Amino acid sequence: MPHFSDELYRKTFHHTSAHILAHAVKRLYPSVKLAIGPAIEDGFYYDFDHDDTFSPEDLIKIEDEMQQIVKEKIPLERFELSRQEARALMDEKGETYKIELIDDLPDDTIISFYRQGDFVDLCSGPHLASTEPVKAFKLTHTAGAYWRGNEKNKMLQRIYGVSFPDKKQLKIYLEQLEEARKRDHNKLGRELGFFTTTEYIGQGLPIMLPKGARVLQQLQRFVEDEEEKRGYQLTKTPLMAKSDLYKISGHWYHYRDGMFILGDQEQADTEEVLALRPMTCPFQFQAYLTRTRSYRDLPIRYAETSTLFRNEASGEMHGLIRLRQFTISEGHIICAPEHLESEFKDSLDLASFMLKSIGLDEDISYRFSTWDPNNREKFIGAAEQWDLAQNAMQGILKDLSIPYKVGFGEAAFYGPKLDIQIKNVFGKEDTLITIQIDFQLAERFQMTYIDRDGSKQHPMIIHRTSIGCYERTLALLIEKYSGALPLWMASEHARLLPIAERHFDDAQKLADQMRQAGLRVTVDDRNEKIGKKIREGQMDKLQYMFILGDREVTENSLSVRSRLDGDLGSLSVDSVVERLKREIDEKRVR
RNA sequence: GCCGCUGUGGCUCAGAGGUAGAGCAGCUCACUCGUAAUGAGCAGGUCGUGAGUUCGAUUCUCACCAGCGGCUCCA
Repeated sequence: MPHFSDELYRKTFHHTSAHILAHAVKRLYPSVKLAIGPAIEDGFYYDFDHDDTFSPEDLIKIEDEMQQIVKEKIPLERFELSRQEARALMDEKGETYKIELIDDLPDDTIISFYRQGDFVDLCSGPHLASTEPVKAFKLTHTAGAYWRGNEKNKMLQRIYGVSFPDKKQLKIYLEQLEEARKRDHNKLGRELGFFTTTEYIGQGLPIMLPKGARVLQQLQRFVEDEEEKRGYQLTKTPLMAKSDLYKISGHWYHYRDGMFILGDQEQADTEEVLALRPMTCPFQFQAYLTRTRSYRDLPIRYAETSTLFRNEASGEMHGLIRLRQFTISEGHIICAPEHLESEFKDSLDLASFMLKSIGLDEDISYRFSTWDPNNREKFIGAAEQWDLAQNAMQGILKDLSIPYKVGFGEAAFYGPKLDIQIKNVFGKEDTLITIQIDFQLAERFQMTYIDRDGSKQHPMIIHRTSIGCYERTLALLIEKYSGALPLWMASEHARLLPIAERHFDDAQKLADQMRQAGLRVTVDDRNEKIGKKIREGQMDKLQYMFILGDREVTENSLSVRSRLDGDLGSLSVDSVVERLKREIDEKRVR
């Protein structure tokens, strides 16, 4: 008997669960048309074309029907049909979406179906032998989904579910989901006062509150200092530019939907208008173009903590993950072909160093995003240039033995990308870092350098980020550490908790002293019991709390409570300062 | 943008076709306290915004705004 921990078995299990879902829906709502219903990471979904909407009550009814189908222990039988027979069968059942799928199958495909009782579905399989093992499941939520993921097509109704061989595993899963909800940066980050949003400012435009802003400042300082050490030059470029600039770069034609164009939209094509920048590249290219460059000048590494604006669709914004305004650790390396490999590797090394320093180096994966030669609208440049860029990148990845999956057609419009992907607390994947090779834009901007032989050459460009987008990185940090960020980046290193009013002055003096030593220390001088101050400090996710009462004042000491190490007892003020400073300087993450 | 759900004082949430409650937070007072919530009192909301239905709506309808889950896209 295969085990649920086996990926293929699990997938099969989930896939059969999807069929059980569809079977139940067809029993309850015979007029519903079936679209697709695959297994996904933790479960399955099925897309239906249904005239009414599935309400939460409907989901309960469907679950009950699914229970019944499992109880009936219906066997699943595979059978194959010719294309014509398959079409006829689906036509008879009115399954128009299935017919479309059949018509799109390549000629040599074996067209298979699975029958479970009175339910038949086009499916390549494999499936469980019977509905019986699907003992525990839950329909978790519904969502709209376009047929074939294309917004021009009809929107279908998707039902998501999870399933397990027994109730205990389902219970554990649901509990884990509950735990994940508590870490959700969008909830926790607001609760803890990292950021907020207001309807008067708008979607995707967060206000970083003092706590969040301080963290971002620490990260930014760290990034900028490290980049300076690694030979980057800083630029500070405008947040907007004339449309002319974007016409040269190609953004005007390939990224326009994502741009905020100022002024009269109607006249934007004929009049000169300004647009907020969605990327920094063309701006830093202008910096390069200020003088004639020699091969001796290369590589030039420009870095900038760069605020960008992208007009995301209104339904797309999410917490600090997807924003309309965000700040990225941007950079462009303008180099000669012989530098490409080492500069790319250095960029990757810098990104890896950053992720390690903030503790996000685990749970990452690599994606090599290529162009799609059949979608020329989306990309600029000649096929040979793409091949050149992609081969270069692929060679480097192979050289570094970096395992990657391919994101076909997901390149930037000007070049292939290496994306470092990370999963959030709910297992959803997002891009944290991207490093891109660009053989196109230098030519468009007529960027050149004088080579050894006196000839003019176009440089190559690496677009890269070192720590990604600050807001998104913060979101992942909040989730990773449940809001208790590593000391070096925390907005509040420690809080002094005086026991009674007579200790307030001493606490303030001590806090001043510690601030002079470079620690971010506050004092809780409310007239509250020490138990309450500790409780609130704990809920604020403080790494350190210092308790100050008669004993400590006499001894010039502090009672230290560490979030990670517990009660450390009474320590001298000097040794406490020493301890925290060391932890900060070492940028300890845990 | 599209589909679905949601929107009550700073936060978490009750509530009902006849113009609203609780806990926490806040403020005041008392207590001056030793490792996860001291007690009492006070104050705070035109129930997201606008329009419609109705004798009357915060409760019903519609639109808009915002939040959540997805689709598509992406840092």
